[in-house]
Amino acid sequence: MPIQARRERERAERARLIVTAARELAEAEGWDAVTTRRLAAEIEYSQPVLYSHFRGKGAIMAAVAAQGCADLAAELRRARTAARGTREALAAVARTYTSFGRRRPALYDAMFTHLVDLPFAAREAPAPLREAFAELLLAVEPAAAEGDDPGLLTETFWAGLHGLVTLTRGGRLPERAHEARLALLIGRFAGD
Amino acid sequence: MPIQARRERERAERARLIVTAARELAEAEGWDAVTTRRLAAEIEYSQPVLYSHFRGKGAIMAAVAAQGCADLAAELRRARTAARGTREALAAVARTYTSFGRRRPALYDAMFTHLVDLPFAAREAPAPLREAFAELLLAVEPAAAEGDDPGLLTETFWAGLHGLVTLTRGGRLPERAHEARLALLIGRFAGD
DNA sequence: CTCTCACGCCTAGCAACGCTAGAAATCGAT
DNA sequence: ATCGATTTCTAGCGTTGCTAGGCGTGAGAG
Repeated sequence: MPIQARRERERAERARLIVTAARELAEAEGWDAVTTRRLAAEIEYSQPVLYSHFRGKGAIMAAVAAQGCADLAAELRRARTAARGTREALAAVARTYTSFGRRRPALYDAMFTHLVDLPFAAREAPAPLREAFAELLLAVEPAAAEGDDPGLLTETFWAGLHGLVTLTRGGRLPERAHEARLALLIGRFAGD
Repeated sequence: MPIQARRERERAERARLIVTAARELAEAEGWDAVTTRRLAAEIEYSQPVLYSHFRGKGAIMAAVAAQGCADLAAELRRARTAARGTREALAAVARTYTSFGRRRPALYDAMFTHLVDLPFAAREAPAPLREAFAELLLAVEPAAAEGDDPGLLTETFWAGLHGLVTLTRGGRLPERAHEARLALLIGRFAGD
């Protein structure tokens, strides 16, 4: 039955279409503009079609978030492997991370602030997310002191980056001195 | 005209009633449960009354956030003044901050994640917010190195705390090792 | 080639949301 | 007691996420 295979292929294609439409719409006009009606119009289908692919709007955002994690992981990897020394790699990764968060705010929000539908801290976290974290770890680990747990240290460093991104973009911290704050954070984690 | 004075007093009282009702409802059931209808029922008035006091739901959340900042500032002050040395004060303030964020998540969200109606980074930031930041600054400043800008250092430390709070509560970081991560962060900012 | 049946899609609608207009009621002043 | 203004409520608008039920299309059997 090759015909059913074609159907499934078309379905998968349409699911991808939904996710990319949601991402593009969110990045262009913010998540508030991503309504089920608007999204349905964008993909040129009716609303209920969305629900035959995803449980609801939250699930669509989760899919977008997963894709975003893959993007972030790729960017981090590129930055890390292009850097020379330990401290340079840490700085490059940190700069790339905050740049990502400020360059693509809607995507970042879906990944790290809005959503809860994705199992993050658990073992069964989605692969792209684990990859992104692994990239951070690879950059932080060489800079760790003797007694420090690299995993915990990475999580703490991540928290610092995340805090800088969200507080700055939410208007809690002035954009101006972002670079200075970032340098300060890197300095505190570079292990002298 | 003492009668007009009484009216204004009653109005102010009702405004306070609205804010505390919103805060309590949010802390009990989350901000999703805080609808204008529900809130109106809670204060035993009709919906439009809310709009005679506040521009909209966002303004109510802003008022709750301002009150939350005052609460946080008070807690931080207590923790800081009760501590002995420089490092102890920093640790006490940090512990109090994350405790606040995890103990009162709805309030914390209104203050630092959801809202944008409040001018934060600007000069005309609300007084309670400036007080809370000032408390952080008083704890961080003594631990600063020679060349570091205390203000920027405090903002960076704040970002670390904020990241720990939000990532942990959003399920991105496991609750388990929170204390260890916090200790790690404090250690990186205690200036040895 | 035709009939049948099942699957997939769309139209229509539900409850709830934030917010607002205009009627109704209340209360002080004359 | 009546007027006038202020306050409050009823009712409703447009939009949201989501769902039920009918309709059309197209694959498979004879």
